[in-house]
Amino acid sequence: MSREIDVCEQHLVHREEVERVQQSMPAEQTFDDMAEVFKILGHQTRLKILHALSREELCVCDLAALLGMTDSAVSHQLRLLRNMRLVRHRRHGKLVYYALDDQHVRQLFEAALEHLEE
Amino acid sequence: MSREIDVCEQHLVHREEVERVQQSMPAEQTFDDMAEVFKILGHQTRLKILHALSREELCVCDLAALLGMTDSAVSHQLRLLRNMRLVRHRRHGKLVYYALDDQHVRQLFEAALEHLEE
DNA sequence: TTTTCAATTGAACACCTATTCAATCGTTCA
DNA sequence: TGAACGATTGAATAGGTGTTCAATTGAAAA
Repeated sequence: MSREIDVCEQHLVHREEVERVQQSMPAEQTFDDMAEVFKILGHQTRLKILHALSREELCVCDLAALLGMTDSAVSHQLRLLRNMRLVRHRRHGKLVYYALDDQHVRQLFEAALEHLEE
Repeated sequence: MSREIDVCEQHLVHREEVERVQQSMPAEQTFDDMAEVFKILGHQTRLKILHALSREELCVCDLAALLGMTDSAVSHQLRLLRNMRLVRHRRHGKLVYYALDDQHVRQLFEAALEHLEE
């Protein structure tokens, strides 16, 4: 909870600027949460899953076939995406269908692509 | 919703949907590049650096003092951010000043924050 | 019931990554 | 010059992560 960053102990050149920045810094928890989201997006497999699910609702074995991976590997990744509330799932018989659960994912995709096109 | 008519050829239930998705999939390289960007953003230290630099142009020791880290650790992270062209740097005497080099970073920040606020 | 199939889970292993530490580089100033 | 200082780099280590494999669960068919 403590947001106290000890500036005094260390050498620093621009005291005024650093203190100004320090006061504008969001809480530690905010950075943690943001980092978690980006960490989840920072992997090819999960990006492919998210892209696929942005097109079609698919079951686990479909995704596995699409990505050329085992069901297990895909399922492990889907769990991470579920925990982050990026995808939702529903069971229908033996199959479990996954779908995108967040419209912000598309924004994040687009912003990342725009950055790459420079 | 998707129909479950198609017979499993190998290990795939919805052939039609999967093929449709498959044709919409960007190149492998695109996913690699996007994952790299998100990977870079998926760490507290780098997010803090980017936030700080979105406020002020700062030198390495300022950032180190702000974050309570060694110059070396910060410098290592700045190199990653430089490679991704997320920050730029200029030398002025003994000091090296870093600044944000991409307006899309702010978009990515905001999209991530919006996702968290749900 | 038992069998079958899709999906999930846990453990293990290999790979990757962030920080530390020591050495070095580049610039300024005595 | 060379001493001082900010910054960078490389190697090493500790901690984290993704996939595999085997075992298990849940649902439907035999």
